[in-house]
Parts: sequence; C-alpha cells; structure tokens
Amino acid sequence: MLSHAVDTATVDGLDGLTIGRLADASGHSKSGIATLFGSKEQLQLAVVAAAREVFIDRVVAPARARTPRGLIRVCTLLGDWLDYSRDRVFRGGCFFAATSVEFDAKPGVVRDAIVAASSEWEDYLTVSIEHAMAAGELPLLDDARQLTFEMVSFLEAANTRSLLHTSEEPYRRAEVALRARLTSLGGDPELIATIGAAPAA
Amino acid sequence: MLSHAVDTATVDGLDGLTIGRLADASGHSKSGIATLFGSKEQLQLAVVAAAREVFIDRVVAPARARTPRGLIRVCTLLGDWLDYSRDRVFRGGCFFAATSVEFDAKPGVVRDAIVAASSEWEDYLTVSIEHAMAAGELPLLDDARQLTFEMVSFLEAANTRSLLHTSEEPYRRAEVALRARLTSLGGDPELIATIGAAPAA
DNA sequence: GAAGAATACGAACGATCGTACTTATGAACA
DNA sequence: TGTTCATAAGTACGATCGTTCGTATTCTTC
Repeated sequence: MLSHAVDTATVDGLDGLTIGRLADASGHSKSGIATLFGSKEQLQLAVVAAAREVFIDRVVAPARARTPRGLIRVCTLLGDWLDYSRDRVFRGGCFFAATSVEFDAKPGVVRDAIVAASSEWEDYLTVSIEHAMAAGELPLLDDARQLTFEMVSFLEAANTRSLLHTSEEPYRRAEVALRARLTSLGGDPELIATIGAAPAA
Repeated sequence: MLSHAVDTATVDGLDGLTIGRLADASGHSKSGIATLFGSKEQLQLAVVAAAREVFIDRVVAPARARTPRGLIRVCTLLGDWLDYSRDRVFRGGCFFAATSVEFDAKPGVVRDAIVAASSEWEDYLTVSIEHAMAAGELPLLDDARQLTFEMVSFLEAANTRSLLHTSEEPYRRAEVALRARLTSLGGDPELIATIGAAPAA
C-alpha cells in the first residue's frame, strides 16, 4: 500500500500523488485511503517515513552489518547507495533525490521531514568519514562535511542522469569520481577499489 | 508572461503549472492563455525554451564576452553559474536543476527538451574544458567529460541544498570543491582563485 | 473603407482533485 | 449474546483542472 505510494512519488512527485489513483492502484476505496491518513499532507509524511525505512534497509543497515567502522564502511556505504539507485528500488530512482528537489522551495512540514531524513543520512556518512579520519585512513582530509558534500553530489548526479539518459554511464562516472577523491586524500587503494567492483552478489 | 511561468515552474514544477493560475497572475483570461499555447504540453515547451534563453543570457553569454577560451573561461562559467543560482534568477533556483529531476522518469517531448537544453550547456562546458586542455592549462586531466560530470554535480548540489536549508554555505562548499579539483589537475592557482572571489560587481 | 485573419474573451464541458458526511461490516469485550 | 467502536465503503460537496466552443475585438491587407 504505502510501498506503491513511495514508488509513484519518485515518478510523479510527492505532490503528484493523488488519493484517488492511490485507491484504485491498491484496490481500496478512495474514502478508505482518505480516512486512513486523514489528509493528503499526512499521507505525504507517511510516504516519507516509509521511504526512510526502505533507504535504511537498503543502504545503511547492510553497510553497518557487513563492515566495521573506518574507510571500508565509507566505501561500502557509497557502493550500496549506487546499487540502491541502480537497482531501481524505487521506479524513479532515489526517493530523496527526487523529493528534496521537488520541495526545496516549498516550506512546510513535508519539506521538514525530507530535510530531516536527508540530514540523518548525511550525518551518518559524515560520522563514518570521521571514524576513518580518526583511524588515520584519510591522512590528507581535514573536513569531513566537505567530503560528504562532494560525495553526495556525485551520488545524486549519477542518479538523476542515469534516469534522464537511461544509461549506466553516470554510475561509472560517479565511481571514478569517488575513487579519485578518496585516493587524493591518501586512502588505501585496495579499499577504494571496492567501490566500483563486483556487485554485492 | 512567460517569465512568470518560468519562475513558478521552479517552485511548483513544470507539471504544477496551471493555465488558470497563470492567467490570473498575468491578468489575461484563462482561454487566452490556452489558445495562445494550444495545449499545456506546448506551454511547458515554451517555458523550457524561455528558461534556456535566460540561462544563456546569465551564464554562457557573459562568460563568452568577458573572457577568452581556456581555463579562465571555465572558471568564469562556474562562477557565473553559482551567481545565477545564488541570485535567484528564478525563485526556485536553477530551472534545469529543478525540472530535470522532475522529468527524469517521465519520458516525452518535455523531457526531451529539458535534456537537449541541459546537454547543450554541458557540451559547452566540456568544450571549454577541452580548450583549456589544448592550451596545456590542465596538464593532469585526460577526460573532459568526467570533469564536467564532477563540476555540474557540485553546482546542482549547491543549488538544491542552499534552497533546502536557506543557507549560503553550500555555495562555499561547491567553490571549495571546484577549486580543489582544478588545483589537483595542475591548474593555475591564480585563475582558479577567481571562482569564489568577489562577485562580478 | 471593406474584407480578412488573428487574437482574446466569457462560458461551459467532463473529469478529477481533497475532503466531509453517512452508512454498513466486523472484531473486541462485557 | 448483545453492545461498542474502529475500519472501510458509498456518496456528495465545492473547487479546479485542461480543453473547446462561439463571439467580440483588433489588426492587416487589398
């Protein structure tokens, strides 16, 4: 039910969601959906919360479970993010890449929720980078937030461009960019090479 | 008339545009707008064309007029793009950053027009980089398209984030990232320093 | 100055939007 | 078994959507 809503929100936008179409697609009645969520805005908030769960399940949790703190986890997070986008977990690519641009100029509780979830992810990535710094794995880096900015720039650009051009090339561009950046900061080439390597399989 | 349409499209999206609201805002009648453009899709195409004109006037043309080919023009293009976003030439930031994400999963003539205009800009940036390469101003660079990908990633990320957080900080992040990247490619520090320097005044 | 095309208008079309109200259905609990 | 209460459905509301009429006005062109 909500999963279908999240899916279509990445294509038609969070404002493009309509209670009527959502009802038809899920087999329920229009009023059933309406009373379930109370209002469209609350539906949108529920969709954001559901997307956050999926994102954590697909990107954050696997990296936490699979790799220890440090540069290796940073690389795993980046690779898992690219897989999450590439595998079209949502039809229209990354949910937050789509909705944060849609709502960037629309103040309100929905934007606040999107910002909160996005910040959560970026804070986690920043902390992960800081762990790598503390371990001496990125000797030439002095500002973790700056690196986070640069990396999510690559990730989201790859997401949008692969959709726009229905091409895998942007993902390779992002991988090249990520590896080059980490290499320039003195990261271990062997760990860095895992970014574009064979899929998690 | 069209300028107001472009403006609101960056906030509400190109699909969020409605003929009725556009008529009210411009003082015309609803049917006047409808017959003028023929259909909503053709209105959207007209809006894309109008935004392309503004973008050229604000970013491409000034850089061409002000600086010669080579690294200096690349830096000018990047600085002018950031100013174009920062100055809120459109209320919702860069028009193409907003609409390319909105339409990335919606095939059709509107997406085609957005892709065409975006590619035009990126091709121009790539050619400009190649001129700098040919002049030996970026001795460590071997793939202009790769650098274009990385730079526009920074630009668009700064645009969206400055809107999301109503902050100027993302622009400084982008400037730092752009300068660091060009420096790592062996660019002249004096030219590169113009990116975040005093506004065009 | 008359005839023509082009432009903008008000009005209305069917469709769909978000929401509210009313009515069954069905499980939980006394 | 009878009552309560939450869930979902059906219906309807006013508003707005994109589009299409027929008409009035403006402008061009003979």
